[in-house]
Amino acid sequence: MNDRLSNEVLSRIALFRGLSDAELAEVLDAAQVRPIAPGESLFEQDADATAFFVLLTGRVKVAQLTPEGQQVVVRFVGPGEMLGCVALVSGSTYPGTAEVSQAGRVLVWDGPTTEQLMKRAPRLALNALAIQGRHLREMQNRCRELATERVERRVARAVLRLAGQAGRQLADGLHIGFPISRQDLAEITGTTLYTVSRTLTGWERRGLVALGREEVVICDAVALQAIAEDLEVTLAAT
Amino acid sequence: MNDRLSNEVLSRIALFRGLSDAELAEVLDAAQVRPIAPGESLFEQDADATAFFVLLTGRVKVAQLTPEGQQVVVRFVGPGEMLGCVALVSGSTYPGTAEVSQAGRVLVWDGPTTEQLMKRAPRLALNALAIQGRHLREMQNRCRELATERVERRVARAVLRLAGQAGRQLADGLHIGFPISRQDLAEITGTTLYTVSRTLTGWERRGLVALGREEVVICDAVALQAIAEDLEVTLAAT
DNA sequence: CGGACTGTTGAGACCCCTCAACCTAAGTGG
DNA sequence: CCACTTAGGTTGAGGGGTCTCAACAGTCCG
Repeated sequence: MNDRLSNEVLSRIALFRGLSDAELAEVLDAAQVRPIAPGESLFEQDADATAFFVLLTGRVKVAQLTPEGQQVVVRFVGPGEMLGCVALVSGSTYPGTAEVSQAGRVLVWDGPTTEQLMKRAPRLALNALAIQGRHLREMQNRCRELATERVERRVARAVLRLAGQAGRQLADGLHIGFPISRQDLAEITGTTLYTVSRTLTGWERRGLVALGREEVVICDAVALQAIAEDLEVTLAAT
Repeated sequence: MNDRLSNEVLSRIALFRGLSDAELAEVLDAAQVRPIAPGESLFEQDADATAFFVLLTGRVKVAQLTPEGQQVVVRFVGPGEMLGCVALVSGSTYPGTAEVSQAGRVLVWDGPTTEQLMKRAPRLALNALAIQGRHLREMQNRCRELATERVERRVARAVLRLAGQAGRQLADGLHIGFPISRQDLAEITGTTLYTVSRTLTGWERRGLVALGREEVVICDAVALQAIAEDLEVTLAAT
C-alpha cells in the first residue's frame, strides 16, 4: 500500500522523521488510508478514543463544545500533522470534535496497533512526544494570551498564525489558504463574531487588510505584526 | 542509590507505571537525586532545555512571564509528577520558569540520557506521552474556560481543582495543602488579585469558604461545585 | 424568487480592570 | 518588647473594553 504514498509526502510528516526504512514500512503497512469529505467527523468529543490519525492532505478543524453550546476551536490541522494523540495511549476520550473542512486523505491506526508500533519503534513515540510538546506549548501561549491580552491583539495574532500555517501570496496580498468565517475567528480568539467584525472593519479602513466573505487578505503584514507584538506604534493615523 | 527511594514513593510515580524491575533500576541508576529549596528555580523561561525532572517531594510552581511583566501560572506540580517534558526531546527552550515553593527532592536526567532511556524502555515514552496528553487536555479546558466563562466560575474551578490536587480535610473544612495567595489565584484564573479578593469575600459572607492569609478553606464544597458547574442554583440567599 | 447563511453596525448594559487608600499580620532589628 | 518595614489583603470609585440584543445588508443556492 505504501507504493501509493509518494516519498515527497512522507518526508514532510514530522511524526516519521528519523525512522529507518524498515520501521517506516512496518508503520505504513499497519495503517489504513481513508478518504475524508467535508462535513464528516474523524472523531466526536467525549467518544472513546479508538483511532489515531495522520492527515495526508486536506484540512480538519478540531473544536470543543461547551455545555452552554458555545464552540472553541482547539486547532486547525493541515497536511502532515497528527490527530487524536491526546487520547492515544491513555485510552480516554477525545477532547474535541474533528470536523473535515477540506477533502483529503488520512492514515489511520487503531489504539493497540499504535501502542505496538511505538513500542517496536521508540523513535515514533519520541517524535509524537516532541510534537505533542509543541502543541502543549502553543496551548500555554494561547492561555497566556487569553488571560492577559486585548481582543484586537489576539485577533491579529490568530490571523498571522493562520497565514503562516497556510498562507499564499497573491498580487493583492497574503491570502489565508482556506475559507474562514468571522465566527471561526471568534472561536479561535475567544470572543464574539461581532467584535471580530468590528476589529477587521477597523483594520480594513486603515488599509491593513482586505475583507471578503469567509476571507481575510493581509495587505500590511508589518502593521499587523505591530498590533500583535508589543510595539504599540500608535502612529496617530487619519 | 535506589535503596534510598522507598517503593511506596516509586509506585506513586505515574511515569514509571508498568516498567519492569530491570528497566526501573536502569532508569533510577541514570538519575541524580537533588534537594530543592524554596525560592530556587529548577529551570528558567526561554533557557535551553537541558534537564528532565520528576518531583519526589515538595511543590513547584511553573509560570510564564509576559513581555509586559504579568505572570501566568501554567500549573502547580506535586509529588510524583514530571516537569520539563515539553522541551524534552525537541531540544527547545523551557516554556516557563519552575520555582520551588516547598522544599523537597527531585530526580534529574539530562536530555540525551532521557532520550536514551526512552529508546531502551518504550514504556517510559508511552507513559510520558499519556501524561503529557493529560496536561494538553487540561490546558485545552483552561483555554475554553478563559474564552467562555465568567471570573467567578473560573475561580471556583481553580479552588476546587487545587483542593483536589492537594486538599486535606480538617475539622473546619477542606484545606488546600499549601499556601496560596490571592495573586496566585489571579494568575491561575487570568484575572486580578482585586477581583479574586472580592469574589472570595463574597463567598465567605455566604459561608462557602473561610479565608486566611495565603489560605482558602472550603466549607461548602457542594455550593462551590454549583458555581463551578452549570447548575446556576442562585437560591436568592440573604 | 425566497430562504439561509454570513457579515455589518448601532445602542445599551455590565463585568471587570485600574488606581488609590487603608488595614492587618508577619518579620526585623534595636 | 516595641517601633519599623514589608508583604498580603480589602474596599471604594471610576472608566472602558466587550458582550448582548436587535435590525439590516449582501451573497450564495436551490
